[in-house]
Amino acid sequence: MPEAEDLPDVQVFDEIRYIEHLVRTAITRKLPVGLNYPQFEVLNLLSRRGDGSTPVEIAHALQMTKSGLTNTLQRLCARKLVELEDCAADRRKKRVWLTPAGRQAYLQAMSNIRPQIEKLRDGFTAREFQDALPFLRALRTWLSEKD
Amino acid sequence: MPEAEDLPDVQVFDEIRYIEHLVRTAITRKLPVGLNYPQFEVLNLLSRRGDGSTPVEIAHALQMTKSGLTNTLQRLCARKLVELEDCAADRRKKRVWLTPAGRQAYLQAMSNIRPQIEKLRDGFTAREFQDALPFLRALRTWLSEKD
DNA sequence: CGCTAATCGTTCGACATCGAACCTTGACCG
DNA sequence: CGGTCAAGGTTCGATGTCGAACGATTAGCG
Repeated sequence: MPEAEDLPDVQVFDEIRYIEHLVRTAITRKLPVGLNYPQFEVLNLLSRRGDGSTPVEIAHALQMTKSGLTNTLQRLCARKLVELEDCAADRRKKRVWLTPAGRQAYLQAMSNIRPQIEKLRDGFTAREFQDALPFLRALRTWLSEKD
Repeated sequence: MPEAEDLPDVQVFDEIRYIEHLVRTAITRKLPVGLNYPQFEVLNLLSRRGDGSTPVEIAHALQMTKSGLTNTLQRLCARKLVELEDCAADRRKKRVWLTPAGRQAYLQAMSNIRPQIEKLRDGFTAREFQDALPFLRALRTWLSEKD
């Protein structure tokens, strides 16, 4: 009888858990002092998707809870890397903006991380990643529907 | 110019992060009261790989730090789900054993989770998981070597 | 209009997680 | 031997993470 470890689906999820952990710790190690992984994730999102998002939007995009994001935003705010603005149109909402220092910190972090990404692209082709995408997307979609 | 989000490698890592999170929360929700996700992970490992392992072995297998595992083992111990035994051969080490209650709790958790796994196996074939494995394994190996 | 429900963000308490420092014990080697 | 170093576990402090409850605001609808 096959051990559970031998089942392909279990192995896939084990690999995914492992990869997620490796990436998180690799990025964490490269971050400039005073910037944490979740803080970097927020800066990353704001830089790329454009700032002015609301906390719930950010939390959803990063799979964080509202309360978790409140915590991270408070720390980013304390370091003057982001600013929160009360939304005039809907006074329940706030909008999050990067400060110049926030953009600077993000660029600094990215320039620390970029060499690793370059090395990764030497080890694997864009095609390999593309070929892996459809299954991963299908799996993610299925799992989030069965939520 | 392509947004960073469009790069296939970035998308793959995003999907992986997302899937890991979905699986963790899905399992967490099915766990019997009083059993946490990390506790379940430890019971799962002990049940499948056999007990008698040492804490460092377990921590390494689950990508936990020694101190994190100490915490989890203390809680499992307090609930009498595992027992720690001082290793006679090497008195620095301890060995972790499942108690009957621990095996019982694990079986209970698994029977809560099994229906989800069955549904997953209706949605995807074993072949699809097998086909995804080589790339994921290569990626995990590459990342852990560049550690 | 006015009631009810939903949304947004915060607070709080419990627990997870990490890294660094520490103690004990064993291994290595001169 | 004996000294030094490595390995196994624990503790501690800081932070992350979650869920539940809350106050404020808005939307929906009779």
